[in-house]
Amino acid sequence: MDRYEPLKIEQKWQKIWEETKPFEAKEVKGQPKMMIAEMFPYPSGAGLHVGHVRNFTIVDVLTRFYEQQRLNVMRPFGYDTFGLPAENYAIKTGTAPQEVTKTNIENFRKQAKRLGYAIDWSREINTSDPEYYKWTQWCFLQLFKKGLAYQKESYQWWCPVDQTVLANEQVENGKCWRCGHEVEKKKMKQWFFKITDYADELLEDIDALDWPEKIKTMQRNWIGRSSGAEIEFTIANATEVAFASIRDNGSERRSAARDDGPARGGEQKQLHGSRKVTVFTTRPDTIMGATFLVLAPEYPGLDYIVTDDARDAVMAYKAAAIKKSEIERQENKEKTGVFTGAFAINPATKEKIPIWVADYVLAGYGTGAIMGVPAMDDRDHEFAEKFDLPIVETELVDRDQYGTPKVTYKMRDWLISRQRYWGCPIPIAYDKEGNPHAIPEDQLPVMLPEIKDYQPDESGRSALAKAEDWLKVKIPVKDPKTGKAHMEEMTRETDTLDGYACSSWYLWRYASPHDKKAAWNPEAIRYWEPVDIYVGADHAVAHLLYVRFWCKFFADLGYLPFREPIKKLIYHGYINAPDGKKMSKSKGNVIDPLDVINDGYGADTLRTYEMFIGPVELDAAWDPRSVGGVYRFLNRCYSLLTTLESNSGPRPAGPSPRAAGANSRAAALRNAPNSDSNAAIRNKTIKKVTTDIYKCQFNTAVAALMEYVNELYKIGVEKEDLVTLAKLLKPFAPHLASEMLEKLSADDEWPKWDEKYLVADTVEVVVQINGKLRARLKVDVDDLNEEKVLGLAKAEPAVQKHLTGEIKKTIFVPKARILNIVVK
RNA sequence: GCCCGAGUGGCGGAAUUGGUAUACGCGUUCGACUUAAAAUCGAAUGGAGAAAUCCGUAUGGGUUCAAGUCCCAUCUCGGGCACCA
Repeated sequence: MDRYEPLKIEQKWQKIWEETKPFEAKEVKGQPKMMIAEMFPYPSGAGLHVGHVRNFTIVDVLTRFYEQQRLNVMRPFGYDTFGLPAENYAIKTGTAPQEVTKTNIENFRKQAKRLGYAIDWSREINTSDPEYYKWTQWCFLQLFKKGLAYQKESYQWWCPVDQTVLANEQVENGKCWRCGHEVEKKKMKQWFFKITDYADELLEDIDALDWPEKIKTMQRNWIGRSSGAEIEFTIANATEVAFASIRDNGSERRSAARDDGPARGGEQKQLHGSRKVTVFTTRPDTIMGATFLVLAPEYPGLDYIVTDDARDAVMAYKAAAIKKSEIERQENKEKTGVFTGAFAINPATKEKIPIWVADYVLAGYGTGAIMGVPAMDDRDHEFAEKFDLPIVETELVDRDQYGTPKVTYKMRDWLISRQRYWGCPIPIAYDKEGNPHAIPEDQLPVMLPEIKDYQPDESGRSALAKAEDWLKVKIPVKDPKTGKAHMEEMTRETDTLDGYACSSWYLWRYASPHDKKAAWNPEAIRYWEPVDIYVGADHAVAHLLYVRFWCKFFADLGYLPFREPIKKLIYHGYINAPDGKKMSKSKGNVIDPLDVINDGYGADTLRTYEMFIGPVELDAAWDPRSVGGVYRFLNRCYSLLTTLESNSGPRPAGPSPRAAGANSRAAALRNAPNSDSNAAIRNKTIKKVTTDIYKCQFNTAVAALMEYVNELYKIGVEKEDLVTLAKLLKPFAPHLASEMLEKLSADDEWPKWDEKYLVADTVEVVVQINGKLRARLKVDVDDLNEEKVLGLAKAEPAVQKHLTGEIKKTIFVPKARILNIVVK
């Protein structure tokens, strides 16, 4: 009899869930499981935003949907806490990131609970918790032991503002993904994960994934496999001086430069110090048309190839190219370049062709050198035109005649060291010679020391470099001669791991989040994983590629019994401000989800609205008035409950009593419930909502529920209707639905529909003449055949009117309930 | 530049995959209740027309008994990649 008061109902049920912990998942042998997770959030100081709510609610709808079908569902939660915002805040205010993180997590947890999510809070994880990052370090060591974590000196993206290197995946349009500043190139020794070892498998396995095509395409493009050939060109007239320089200091310079080139599976060719230049091409058959070679400015052997006459010009060009920002390179695509003075022999034509240096050739791809075939390739053509190089028509030759087949990838190895404090310390120490040694597993975790000054030092190292006591560590080392171990003092690595490393294995930690003996428990993994449904709105290549890589790696080590970590991926759109623009603090157009709840709408309205806002995969603009529409809908659901309650007693006679909700009751009771029509709409709704949720079409599922309620207002409501409505509503509005089910003394098991109720006695058949709608006929199901329907149609005046000519033919489609009469 | 995806009322969006275009929601209008307002309930709502009817899914063509859906061309807007040889 009371009003719908969402805040009261929600508080009641949240308290019940807090106390009874109904969402804690336990392994039950034999019961089918379902693991559903969102991409865990970075808990910012601003708290939950409407995007989080969309993300978490999709997960929650699915969680409850499968739980109501009595699957064993696990819906864990965690926080991705390492990263720059907390550290920058620490630099500015001196507050320890540990403190800020703790506060932010508490706030996030509190807010998530106000949304009524069916989270298993016993599985909460946090990547900056030493109990967690201990195992991140363990993962690193496994990669290190297998040679898949290695150091290499090369030119890297460097953000001068954040003072750290960045992975390729973290550079967006030549700018830092975090602060938006233009990135620079800096030659540095850095740690990498050799993701390229898995390039082929990562590519091939994409096909079988139940992921959005968009993401699959992006990953394929990112990996960027192309097959071609490597062809060796002999240098024709390298000067005596150049060869002398190789003899003089060749060995030293070679070893320094070895780390410089593009690394491919550790078997990188020595590209210089010989009289050869190796190029990569996808069109080895066009070699007859190769009239010049072009080297990247950073080409490792460039020093040895360039002639003395050309040296100054080439070195100046190289210096300028390296200094050029990525933005400049992108903006100015006009070809530039210089002649090295050197020539090579085209192995097919035996012609002497010039070797040039130009920045349109990229050092990191292929061999960093190409053959210029201006007759076939647009870029080479433009270059040849500009520098007046010969353009000759090519006749094609056999692909393998002059080269060896070779497959190349755009994807580079994953740069994982960061010159920052607030990250997972890399468990490595260096001996006096500077060789890296693994920190023994029994010394893990390598704890982040507490420090006072978070500012990175000027040398480009993290603030950890200033923690002098922490830097020193004793590591057992085996003497190669005696075989005996002794403790040796070493210096710790001061770089920390890219945050993506921490999130590359967290999905497995969920299976046994408190395990002290292992990163994940094999039994728990076997039961719960891989993740059945993963929901997110970001990280199409980076994170989603890295988890796949680690999965394959740990599967190879025997730690995981599957090679793909995520079966189904739901990639949803963003929620924008009412003006259609991105929400941002500076624009002042941010909608705070907690405000929506506290304004009186409640969490159920917020959740249901965000599911109703549009198709999951699309961006949507927030519409405050539509929120009101959803609230009205939930209100109507609640009113039906009070209708039924008053209906079970003596039916009020005479004029409606003057009480809140009196009008709605009167309306719903206007017609006596009719079992047949109620069963029909009820079963139709069950079918529609069930199939829509399976297809992740939440917006139309909510629409179907609204239709159902509208219909119940017209035809009257039965108890069975309300029970069904509450069950179907529960994934979206769990508090209200729980309240309804409690009042109805019903459980929440997902209802099944019976097809027999979906078949009506009479159906409407549409009559078209030449494809134009002319009449609607009520036809008995038994008469649903062409002859009968045509007879009925001909009797219809509206049809007769248009049956002017001779009937050429008729088409009757019983399934679509259409009769089309074709008239001459 | 290349590769995808999408263009449907005043707005967000539906449409069993070739079969009744505009479900559901918002907005708007009218009515009921009310001293009044809000809330609630009911009705109407693509355009033109008094009506019959005609026109309507970005534009132009095509296939088909039948096209929002398929094909060709054009335009517009999103997204991804961007000198990857």
